[in-house]
Amino acid sequence: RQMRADAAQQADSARSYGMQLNWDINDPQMPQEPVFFDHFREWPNGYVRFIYSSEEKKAQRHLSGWAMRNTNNHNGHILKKSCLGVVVCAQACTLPDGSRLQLRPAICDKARLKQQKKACPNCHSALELIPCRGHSGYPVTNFWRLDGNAIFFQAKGTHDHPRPESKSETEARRSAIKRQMATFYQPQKKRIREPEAEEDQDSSVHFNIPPLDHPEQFDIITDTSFPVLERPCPSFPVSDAYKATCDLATFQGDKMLPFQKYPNPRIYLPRPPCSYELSGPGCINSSPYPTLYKDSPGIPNDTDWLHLNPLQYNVSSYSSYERNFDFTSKQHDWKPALGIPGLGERTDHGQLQTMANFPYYNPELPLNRYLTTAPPGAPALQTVITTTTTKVSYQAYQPPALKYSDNIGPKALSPPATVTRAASPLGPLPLKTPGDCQAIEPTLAFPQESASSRADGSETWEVCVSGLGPAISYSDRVGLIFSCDSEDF
DNA sequence: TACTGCGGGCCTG
DNA sequence: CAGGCCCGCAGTA
Repeated sequence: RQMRADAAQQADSARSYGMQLNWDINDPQMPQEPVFFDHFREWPNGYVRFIYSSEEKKAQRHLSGWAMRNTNNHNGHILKKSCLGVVVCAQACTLPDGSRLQLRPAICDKARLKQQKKACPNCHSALELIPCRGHSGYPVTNFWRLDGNAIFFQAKGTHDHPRPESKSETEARRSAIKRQMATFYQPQKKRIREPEAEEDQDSSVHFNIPPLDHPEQFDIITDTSFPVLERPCPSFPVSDAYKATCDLATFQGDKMLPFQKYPNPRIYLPRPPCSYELSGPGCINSSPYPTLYKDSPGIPNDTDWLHLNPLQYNVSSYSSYERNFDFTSKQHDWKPALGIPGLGERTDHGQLQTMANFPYYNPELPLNRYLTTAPPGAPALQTVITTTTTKVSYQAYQPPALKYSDNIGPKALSPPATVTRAASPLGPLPLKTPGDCQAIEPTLAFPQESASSRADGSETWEVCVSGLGPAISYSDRVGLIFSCDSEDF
């Protein structure tokens, strides 16, 4: 499957019209009258260039799955945006399905600070913002330039962090929640009386599956849809238990997992099924109203926290050992990096460089973050960004962590039923990251491909969880990563 | 309330 | 001077 995905990516990249032409966002003259346009890429990664039609709505809005914030480049003709990274649980707790919390950093500084003061909806520990340092230690930057009938897009840098929840997913989730809130009571009563009758309706409501009214949507679907296929639970039948949970959770605010949240209906149509992952066998939340919110008044209203509701299980018990495989989800984003090189990209920025840098970036992030032990509510962004310039040798720090591969064992063995469930069905595979299918794939592949992958420069990170002693270590295999992001390249 | 784009301004290399 | 970043403002949803 990976092979296929990889091939698909390459093919996709090859089809990138923008990469076939020689241009730079700063060129005085852009290619005139482009004849072809690229389909919109929600998760561009690497040093890529695309040319979208000026009619492309998403391009017009300069949208991106990554949390990009406007950056002033003092050039009114070129819009520059820099990546904010991703917000994760400081304890790197594992969600019931084995995935990690990967929230979308709020774009607004103020909102982001507020966001970071909140606790992990899953384990209540602090949240942490992993800054993006994919561009020579600085955040990946995206440039947009409208020229004639084309919108030129250029990305610089390879994200060295997991994908955050996409904007579309966030919006879909929020809107779904609102809807649920509005209809919760009524539906509940009916459901009790006629559960079956409500099924379809519920599904549509929860997943907010809209009709594909726009062809272009397929592009995205393709991108993110992979995850569905890769996921352990796609095929898992929606159980009544789930629905019930879902409803309840929804009522609370949101029940989607951070990763599985359901995507924008339009965009991720295929994914909805994944939302069930958590609620699957393992997620049978015995208690829809988890203790998560007990001491968090007001949280229910915050859609950002709703993700975990479905999870409603008590994570605390096994959170400790789970730390071992923390960041596994990160891998999902790596693939893009790999795919980048060789895509016909101009060598100006050096794709090879990207590859070479990988080891450096990945490891570094975690280290700085944890070593600095930034306080939960600390201005992570600023702090981190400031630190980004400081090159830390992660190699030097060797916490008592296990290699990722080693961790797999423990994980599969000890985890609570929920966790086990997630991992067991498909065997070693299981850890999927919601954002994208590729996410977990790597994990699986890891053990198997460790030999080869390592050889190709994969790195092993050793991260020390702040204040926890335990370290998180995982080796990120650049090579593995490709399962799902065809869109990126 | 948050997202988004704009642009002034500061700092650093 | 370029690049990165902060900040406030304004329009929008």
